[in-house]
Parts: sequence; C-alpha cells; structure tokens
Amino acid sequence: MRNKIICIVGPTASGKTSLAIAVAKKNNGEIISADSMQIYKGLNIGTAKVTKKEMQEVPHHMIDICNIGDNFSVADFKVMCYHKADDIIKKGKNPVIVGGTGLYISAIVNNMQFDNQEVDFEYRNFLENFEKDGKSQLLYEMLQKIDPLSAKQIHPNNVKRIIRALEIAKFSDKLKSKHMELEKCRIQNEEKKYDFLIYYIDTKRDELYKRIDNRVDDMINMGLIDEAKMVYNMNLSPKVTCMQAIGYKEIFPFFKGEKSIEDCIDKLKQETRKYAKRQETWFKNKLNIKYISLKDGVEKAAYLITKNI
RNA sequence: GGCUUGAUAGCUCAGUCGGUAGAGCAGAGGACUGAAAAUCCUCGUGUCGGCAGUUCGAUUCUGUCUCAAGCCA
Repeated sequence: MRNKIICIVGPTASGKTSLAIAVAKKNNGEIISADSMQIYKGLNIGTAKVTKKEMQEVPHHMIDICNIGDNFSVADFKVMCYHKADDIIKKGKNPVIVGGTGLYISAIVNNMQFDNQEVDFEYRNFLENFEKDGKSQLLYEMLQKIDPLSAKQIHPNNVKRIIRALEIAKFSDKLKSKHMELEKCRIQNEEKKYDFLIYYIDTKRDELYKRIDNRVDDMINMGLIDEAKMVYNMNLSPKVTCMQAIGYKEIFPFFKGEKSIEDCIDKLKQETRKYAKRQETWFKNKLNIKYISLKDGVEKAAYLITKNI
C-alpha cells in the first residue's frame, strides 16, 4: 500500500507553520518544508522561518540547507524532498510537507521529471547579452527552433523564462544523448511515487492582508532591519536567488539613504500582499486541494486533517 | 501685496498646434515543468481645479476666482 502524505499549503501568513506542527504532533510526523527561501541559513526573520524551539518540538527538514548565495532549484528540491520522505517513512513516521512555493509542491505532487544539470553561468551570460542589446526577440526565435513546446508555453516577453528554457534545452541529457524530443520527456511523468492529500488554508482576502501587515510589523520588532543589513553588507549580486526574497531588497533603499524606513516598510507590506495573491492563484488553479480553515483554531483543523488518515 | 509656475485616473506625471485624453506605479484577475518570495500576461471615463468669454466645438486659447509651490517686497 502506498503512503499518503499530507501537504499543507497556503499563502504567506496564513498559518501554515503552526498547523503543520499541530498535525505532525497528532500524527507522529516530521515536517518537510517546501519553501524556496527558508532553505537559506541566516534568512530567519524575513522568511518567517520556524523558531529553534518549534524545531525541537517536531523535526524539520529542508530548512537551512544552503548558504546565502548558493544556487538551488526545483530539481534539487524534488530529489532531496523524496529522500527525506523515504527516510521518514523508513523510521516509521509520517512526513508532513508544508510550504508556500507552488512550483516546489507541484514538482513533488506531480512527480515532475528533471535531468541533473548545473547552471552554466557562461552560457547564461551569453544569452543575457542578447537581452541587454535589445535582441530578446532572437532568444525567443532560438527557443522556437530548439524547443517548440516550451516556446509555445512561454510568453515572448518573459525573457527570464526563455533564457532558462534555452539553458535546459542545450544541456538536457535526454536531448543530447538520446536525441529524444524534449516535448516527450517533459510530458512523460513517471508514475506517482506517493499519494498526497493537499490542504489549502483558506483565509479571506482582507483578513489575510491584515495578518500580513501585522506580521511585517512583528518582523520589524524582531530585528528584521538588522537581518536585512547583514544581507545588504554582503554586497551580493541582485541575481542571486536569495536576493529575490521579500523582506530584504525592500529595505535596501533605506540603507542607501534613498527612502525613509516607513516607506520601505509600506513597500514590504505591499510586495507581500501581491505575493500572497500569486500564491493563491497557483494553489487554487493548479493543484487538487482540499480547503481547511483555521477559524476554529489550529487544534481543530489539525484534528480534522488527521482523522481522515 | 506683486510676479512666476503649477492644478489631468487612488499616487507621480505626459499630452491634446482647439475635435472630451494616456503612461508608470497602486488595485483586480490570470499564466507558470528546471532562478519561482522570481518572471510574465490582461484590465484605464477621469466634472483634464471652479466660473465666464471667444468658437460650430475648449481639457487645450483669453479673463477671473480658488488652492499649492517658488521668487520679490
């Protein structure tokens, strides 16, 4: 019999962390985080990472596994996540997957297939130069020739995606060695490894926005500005993945003396709200989810989730 | 008190050599199989500050008033 794995998803600030801990406690579980930013050591307050105390209550995985500046992608996530899940099951315990990164959740739920591939920065730079020269259209035309299916799915203006698709097409093992059409290996997902039960924490929009505003204020009180300063002082390229995290780049203008701290905090709240909206779109439209509410408390929700297993 | 410059979408502004107007941001919705807290797509009627004048027609020109910023007293 295949194992059923509980996933808890939802927009930022919806209460995923506490619900996951409650579920894991009730169900002899260990938590696997599916969050593209909590993987980084040092990004604690801004990513709303679980506290050390909470981690002692229930083991957490896939948190603090990278250094700031490291590269990481869905492909890495999927491999590591499955290993962790297997390990947890072998121990006789139950994995609980929690996260807000839609692509990561989709990757494991749908068992997406990826080749092993390192990022080739030289090639990426080469491609990015086309964009700098205003020749993005050429990139799209290249992709249409090399990987027509991807080209169909990516909007011609989405240069970042076009470049990534070109990188993948060029270095894809399947393309190079087997002369297989990329379309085929993309669509051909293997049989699903586990069954998943995905719970989406449903929160009314205005309520969620209030929670977001309050949480940002809490983050500031907990020392987010110092944490952001630490990241700022590292002087990283804006291209580095963790520099994309919300909670840091919004405060940089204050350090540069370009904006007041109040304006930066407002911007941070605004960006977080927009992010929550994008998450909602992903989870509601791309995944087969069950809705769960925290209105009657975390314990009640955890009870409802675990009693079905 | 005098002069100058402004007053246009929630905000910042562009524009109409006179034929009732459009960008960015915000907001709403959406896409997304390899950077995803990223990236991208769609959606813009608003007494064009008030009143009067010229005109077939004014947001656009003229006068006047109100408000704001600056300069001179």
